[in-house]
Amino acid sequence: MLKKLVPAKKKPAKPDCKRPYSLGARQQLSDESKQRSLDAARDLLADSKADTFGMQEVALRAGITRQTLYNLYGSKTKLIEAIFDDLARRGGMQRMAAAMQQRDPHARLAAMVDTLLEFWNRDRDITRRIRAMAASDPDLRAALRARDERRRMACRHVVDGFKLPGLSATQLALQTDALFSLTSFEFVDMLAGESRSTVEVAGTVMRLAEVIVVPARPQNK
Amino acid sequence: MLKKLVPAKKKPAKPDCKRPYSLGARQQLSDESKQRSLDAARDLLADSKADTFGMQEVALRAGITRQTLYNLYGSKTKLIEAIFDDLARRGGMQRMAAAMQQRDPHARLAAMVDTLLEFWNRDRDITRRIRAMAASDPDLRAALRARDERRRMACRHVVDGFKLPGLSATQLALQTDALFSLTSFEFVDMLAGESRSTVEVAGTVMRLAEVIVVPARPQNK
DNA sequence: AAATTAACTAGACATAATGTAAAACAGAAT
DNA sequence: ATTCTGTTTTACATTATGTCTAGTTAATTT
Repeated sequence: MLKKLVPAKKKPAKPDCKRPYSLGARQQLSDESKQRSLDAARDLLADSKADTFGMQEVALRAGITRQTLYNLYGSKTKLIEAIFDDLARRGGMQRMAAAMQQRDPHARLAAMVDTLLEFWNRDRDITRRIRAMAASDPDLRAALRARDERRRMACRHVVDGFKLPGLSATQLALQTDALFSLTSFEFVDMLAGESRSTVEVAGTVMRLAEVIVVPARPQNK
Repeated sequence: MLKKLVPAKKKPAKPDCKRPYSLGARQQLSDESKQRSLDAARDLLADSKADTFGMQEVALRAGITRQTLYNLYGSKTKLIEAIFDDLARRGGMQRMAAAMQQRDPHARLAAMVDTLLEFWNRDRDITRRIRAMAASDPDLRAALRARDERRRMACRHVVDGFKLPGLSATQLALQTDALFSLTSFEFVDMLAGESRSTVEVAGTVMRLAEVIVVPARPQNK
């Protein structure tokens, strides 16, 4: 990782600018290259026998140069961020908004868990590799953390749906964090193991989540 | 990461061996260097403002050369493995054997959870960084996986303690994996968050673990 | 059709990391 | 004193990311 010693100017500020120039069809070509490199990068991440994820290799597969790749996405980190957001878009994460609007707390919880588990299960290997890379990349880690924080807000909203008057703030926070941990990629991925069925995983997560979220009541043993 | 093109010989097999040489005081010095570099590496990992963990830096802090470090531990991966095992030794993981010999299943579960949580809680930052590094280091990943497998055996043993006749093999495996996931560093670390008390964490994990391990009985809603 | 503009290419370069190799050096045992 | 061994010094190889620059190409404007 190399850091810029000086912020410098972002753009050379148009050296001459004599004549206006609105790129029309060229923008399309550029966008195509951008999409193609995104696909190539995803393919490379999904390729189990490709143990390294390098810009050179991505560029090669996309049919462009490494430098063009740097022009399109500013850095490796930003490219990975783009992949992740693309995955979220394809993985149906927009269902999350609808899930949060469920009135019944159990239904809301179930919808959230369902949405998340489907997302985690789809492109599981890629997600795992991306999160692995975040371990040694502070910027990427921050980007993933920001997205995870949205999930934490959702968990908070679910917990609120079950709230009873007597609960303290620290207990609410504990419930939220527990639900957050139970629905994390790491936990779900570990629970799924090599080849466990998604219904078994979902059932287990739901069962644990309800234990967390339903307030402890005095029970007769 | 550089791969050996040829396995070569591990040791030059004593080129001449004319005269026996039992290094007495020098062995001590060497061992001291080894211990000192281990401590230095642990310190470096614990140093929150040191964002990179390089052999150069470790050697510098230990007062030896980078090459000597390579002589002592063969590679960066092996050095990290040594740190991890040292942590386990200091973290009281030997209590695990006693925990497994508890007769009462609930006591056995409680002893395992207690042992693990104390271990995870101690040197939490270092453990997190080591596991993060394992993400981009196949050898280290394999080493940690082997140690985690021992934990899985323990989980299996706990699950067996609760076993009822009617349970299928797949259900046993699911219980084991769920307990394994609940007691993983990743889950516990996430649940602990920034500054949650260990008793809250332990209580939550125990509650979830018992839900998993106690066979589902027909319940009157 | 000619001039202009911006993206793309190709190649070199800087930096930093792991890991290897060989020769010189210094301490310890016989 | 000689020999053995671990340490040091120095150098080299490899592989990443990221930058820079000059040249090329193709679309757009006049």
